[in-house]
Amino acid sequence: MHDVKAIRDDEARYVRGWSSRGLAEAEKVVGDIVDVDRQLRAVQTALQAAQSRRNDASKAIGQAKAQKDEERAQSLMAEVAILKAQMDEMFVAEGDLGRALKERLASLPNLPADDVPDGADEHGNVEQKRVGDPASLPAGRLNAPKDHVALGEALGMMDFESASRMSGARFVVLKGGLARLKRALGQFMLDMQTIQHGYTEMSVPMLVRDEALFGTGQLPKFAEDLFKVGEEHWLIPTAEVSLTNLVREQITDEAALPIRMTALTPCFRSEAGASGRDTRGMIRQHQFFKCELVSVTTPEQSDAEHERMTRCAETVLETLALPYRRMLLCKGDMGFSAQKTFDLEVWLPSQGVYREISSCSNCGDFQARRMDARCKTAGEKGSRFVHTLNGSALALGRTIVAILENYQDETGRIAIPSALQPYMAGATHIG
RNA sequence: GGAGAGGUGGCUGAGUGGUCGAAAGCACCGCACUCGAAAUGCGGCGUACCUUUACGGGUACCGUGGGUUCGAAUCCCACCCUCUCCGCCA
Repeated sequence: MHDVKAIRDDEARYVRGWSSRGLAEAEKVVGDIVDVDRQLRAVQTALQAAQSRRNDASKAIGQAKAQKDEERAQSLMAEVAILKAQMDEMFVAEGDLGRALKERLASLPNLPADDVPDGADEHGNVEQKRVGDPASLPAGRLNAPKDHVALGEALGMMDFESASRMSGARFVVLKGGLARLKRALGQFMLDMQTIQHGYTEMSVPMLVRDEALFGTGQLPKFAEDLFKVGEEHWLIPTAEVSLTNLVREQITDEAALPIRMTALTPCFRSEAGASGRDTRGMIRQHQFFKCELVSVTTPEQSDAEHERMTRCAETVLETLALPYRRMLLCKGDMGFSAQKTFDLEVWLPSQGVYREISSCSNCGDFQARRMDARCKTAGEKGSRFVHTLNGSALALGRTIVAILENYQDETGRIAIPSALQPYMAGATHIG
């Protein structure tokens, strides 16, 4: 959500920002917003003047009645009756214009930060660094490393058929060692973020209402990506929704910032726009677990926090010795609410490519405005919007994929990364 | 799911149609008193928006959204939330 005053003050900045994100006719969109805003304020001013007169008259009526001056009361009431007709019109106009303005503002994405590179799609993303050497892992010695589906099914621990019989496509059943691996990864990731990185573990609702999803930016534009449950609830597509909304409609003491929270939750996505993509395997599922990080900061802190959060996610990959690279997303490839995003991509030897496994975004005050989340210094006057950040550390399904593929040997046996062995009752291998 | 009670400013809490944005107390800030502090006294102390060069002026907000009325914290309707009891349930 955008501050209409800021748009009014610097139209060019918004035209630039939105067109760089691929919005057609940004100039027209901005001009339209400014125009609606101007009309709205004109109506407001006129309406408020009329209300002021009505309030004065109503007081005078009260006094006249108290003094038994019925004649004067009647003449005042006649005056107000005329005024009311005008006010009704203005009131309707104010409501219409206000809604029109909000609708426009709510459907426009965040502006990219200044240091975000230009680009229309993922080809414009900029690689920032590569960490880890794929050749150093067991799969690095193989000529034709298998993909995770082949590995998992050969182990008898990954069953897409059973899942599809009960739930359809994009679900999986894990069994035995792989089911345990999923659980181990969740524990491992939560422990790392809470014990080493100072995040507070949270257990949060997985069903939320419209307002929460509006706050983080999934609604109103992306309803088709979500699952709706019953009349008024949605399944969360990420714990970002539940964690970030913890500060909605709150004024947080700045001394308490930054707030760092983590939660391990299932995530539910309809993948409506992805039909045909990643249909094989566990890469793109309707349901997957994710260890999510959310930070709430002051405006001054968010840039440094973004780097810190990304490092907290990278540390998970480094501790599992999984090779990855960090990408700075270009303007055209960022999500709706982000002003700057780093993606972490993990090496998948079967495909010989890096695939997204984490996304860490600084949303600035974009989400805070949508959910009215403020902060203030105790004792000082005035509040301002907090900044919110979120990152995956990590998505469990894709981590399983990466471990299977990178830690396979020629027999299809999977070595367990040493950091994970304590969480696997000391086992060194699966299979 | 059924029955009942209730949602007022940072907190407690008065207020059932006419200077109510809202008494009072607590908390907080300033001043006075004091060497200093406590106590006491005096004053201040919500948010958002519109408007104004500025000083200021105005509008809205008493859970949310509608309605009645010249006028609503107060009356009516719907919804949300909290609490108590009953039923059901992991």
